[in-house]
Amino acid sequence: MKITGDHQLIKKINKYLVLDTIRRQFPISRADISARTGLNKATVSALVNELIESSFASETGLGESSGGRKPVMLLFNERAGFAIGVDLGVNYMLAMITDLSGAVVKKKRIDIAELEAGALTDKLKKTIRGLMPHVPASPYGVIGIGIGVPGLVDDQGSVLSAPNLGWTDVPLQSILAEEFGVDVVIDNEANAGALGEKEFGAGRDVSNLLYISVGMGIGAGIILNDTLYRGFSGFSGEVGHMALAQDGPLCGCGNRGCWETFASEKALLVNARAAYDDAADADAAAPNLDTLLSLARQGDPEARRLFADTGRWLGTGIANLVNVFNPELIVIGNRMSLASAWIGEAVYETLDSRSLAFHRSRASVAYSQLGHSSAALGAASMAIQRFFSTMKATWE
Amino acid sequence: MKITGDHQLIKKINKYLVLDTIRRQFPISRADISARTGLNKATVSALVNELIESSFASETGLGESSGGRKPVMLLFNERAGFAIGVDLGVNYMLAMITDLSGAVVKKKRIDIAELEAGALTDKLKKTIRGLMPHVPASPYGVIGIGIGVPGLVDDQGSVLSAPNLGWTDVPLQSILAEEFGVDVVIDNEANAGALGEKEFGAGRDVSNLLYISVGMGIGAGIILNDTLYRGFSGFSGEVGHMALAQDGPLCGCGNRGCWETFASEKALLVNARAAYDDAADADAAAPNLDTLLSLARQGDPEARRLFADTGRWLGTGIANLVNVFNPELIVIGNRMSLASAWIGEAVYETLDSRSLAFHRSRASVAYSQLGHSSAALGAASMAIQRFFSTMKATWE
DNA sequence: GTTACTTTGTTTGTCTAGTAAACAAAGAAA
DNA sequence: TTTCTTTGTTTACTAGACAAACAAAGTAAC
Repeated sequence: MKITGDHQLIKKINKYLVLDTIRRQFPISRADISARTGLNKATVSALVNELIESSFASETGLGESSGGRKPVMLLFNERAGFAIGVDLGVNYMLAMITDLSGAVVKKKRIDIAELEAGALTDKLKKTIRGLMPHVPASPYGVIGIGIGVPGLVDDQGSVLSAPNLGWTDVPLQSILAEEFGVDVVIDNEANAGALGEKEFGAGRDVSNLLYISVGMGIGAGIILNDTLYRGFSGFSGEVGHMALAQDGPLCGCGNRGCWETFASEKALLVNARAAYDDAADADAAAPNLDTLLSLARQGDPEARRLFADTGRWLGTGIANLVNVFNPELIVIGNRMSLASAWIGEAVYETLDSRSLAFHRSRASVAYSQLGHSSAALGAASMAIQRFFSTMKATWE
Repeated sequence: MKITGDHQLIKKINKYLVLDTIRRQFPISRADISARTGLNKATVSALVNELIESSFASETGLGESSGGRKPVMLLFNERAGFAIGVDLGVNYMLAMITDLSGAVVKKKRIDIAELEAGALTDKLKKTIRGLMPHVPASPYGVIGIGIGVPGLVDDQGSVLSAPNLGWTDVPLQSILAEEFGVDVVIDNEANAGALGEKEFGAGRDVSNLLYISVGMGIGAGIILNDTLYRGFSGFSGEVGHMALAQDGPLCGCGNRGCWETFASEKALLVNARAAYDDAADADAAAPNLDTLLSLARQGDPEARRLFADTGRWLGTGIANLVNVFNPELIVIGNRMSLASAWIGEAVYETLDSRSLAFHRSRASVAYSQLGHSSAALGAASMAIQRFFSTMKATWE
């Protein structure tokens, strides 16, 4: 059945509008909400009172008068409930408790060795269970759990395929929902990161942005018209397998010339190994991203060159995406954003020379503002979004 | 000011819902509309009567009884107004009058030699003026004009850049709006084509589709969640300048390896010239698409090979787009769709081997169902959409 | 200090547009 | 015939937004 308009719909729209206004603009008075939204003062008063009753908002003291009666200032009650967000990486797991505004209450980072689905989901459960006692008392308690996973996730929250974890068909959503009895949202790690940056990071006030997650692989979270674009079956954003050359290195996907064989952390490490082998370096262990970063920081020309190469390839792929999407902002996230100082110029120059003039002049590039936390924050924010939208649906 | 819910909003939503239901499902009875939309019978009756009064719907005879009183069947009045759609090609101009359902009333195709902006806009005006007398009498008359242009169009309807026409900064929207005094919509030709196929062609009932316009250049119209995605500044879909090789042929945009240097009509003709020169063929004139098509039809192996090559390159680029967008459908349109018989297999095989398994199994490829008319029909449909949405806005 | 003007938030009454239920008209089936 | 269905209209009711009036609480001018 299609959506029809009835009185409840009006009220839902307006109540949500008022809540959203408080959430983004607090402290704010009833009169101000009325002015900003265009709703009648009486309507705003009634709705605000309902929101206070359901503990989403609260009154604080009086504000400054602007020549008349002092306004009663309203606050958004960020601590009416708490979300749990988890970024499931390939060699780590970052789990956090946030309040409804995305402020982190408690954070836990764990290294991962065993990737097998059963063992890892057990560890995930244990980690989440370990956080539970730290959730502060609140009217709504834990309102949901969001998980970002490095792989393809269907709309049922099943992980269909996560090559870097070796997972196939893991029904993570139902596993966790059963365990914890709250709403659970599972999504791709790049989608989570995109949402995190959009809500709390570099992408605030931007409606069309691409979040490029450059880790061992490359994925993208695509936000168009303020909403995550998930594709027909939920698998959009596999930009790492965009072919940039017809006869490049062999990729795990079976093809040659995929972007991630040139510009990912994995590609960087492969090139680094070759470079430092050639140089007959004394380095005993194979270099990893951290050692390369510190080498670059010390001015090592080989490391600098490796990063510049990576930057150029990143720029090349980003130029393609800019031409296709004409986004307002590109955010480079995940581990490679740590190297922004060494790849930045190369990215910018390549993008500048390879994208169309009209597009180039309007798209800007930024690096993750949330560092390691984008995906976990984004996952939490998915849970929060879900909570508010079911909340809105139950209002009458 | 944000959108607030008031009573008018409800009514607009519901009235439009009823109109849309009639438009897509007619002939239909009031009772059936009520059942399908979930609206109360009384509500439907009232809204239907208003629609009849404003001549968008009309009653026809009685329908078949299903065991009770016979229903009064309602029709959508497609001929309440007419739209004009124009596809401005590089060497032709196709203009048509359609009714509100997109049925073509009158069609006119003109060859173009002079591309200079002033001369061509004059010719465009003249063509449209020539169609006017053929618009049937109707309550709303000409409800709008839509134009598809091979270039970048901003949201004011100015053609910022159309390399193949040699245009820069032509304020086409205001020129035509002033001339004809009706709503004028200007958009990219690929966007128009995408909309045409979605409304009337291969893409009906599909929510996420890419229309790849393969002519002298390559562009894409991107429809996501049933709406045209235009990008941050309206320049999305420049897929022709996606780099597929780092050292390919030089492209007009200044780069190397752009998709359109491999898979466009222009690329095909360049390759053909080389091939037939090599073969010391007796062909006096340089081959064009039509001659190549008839050669292929006659079984000429060289022509067949040229088309297969084009098909492979098309498949390569489409695979990239499939990985990025995870669309439900790809429609190949514009001139190259004429060659579907000779490129089809190569496209399919390449796409199959180069896109990710999960995506491949869910995306299908089709060729323009509307032939030459997709862009003109799409342009008309833009005007119709605009008409209904302003209509909706003025309802109270 | 008094008076006049502002601003805030509530109260009251009105209006719009939806729904439910009853009903008349018209037909099908027993 | 009688009974049951189905359609579309009429009637009464209701939710919820809005406008306007008002009380409360301030500021500013004289």
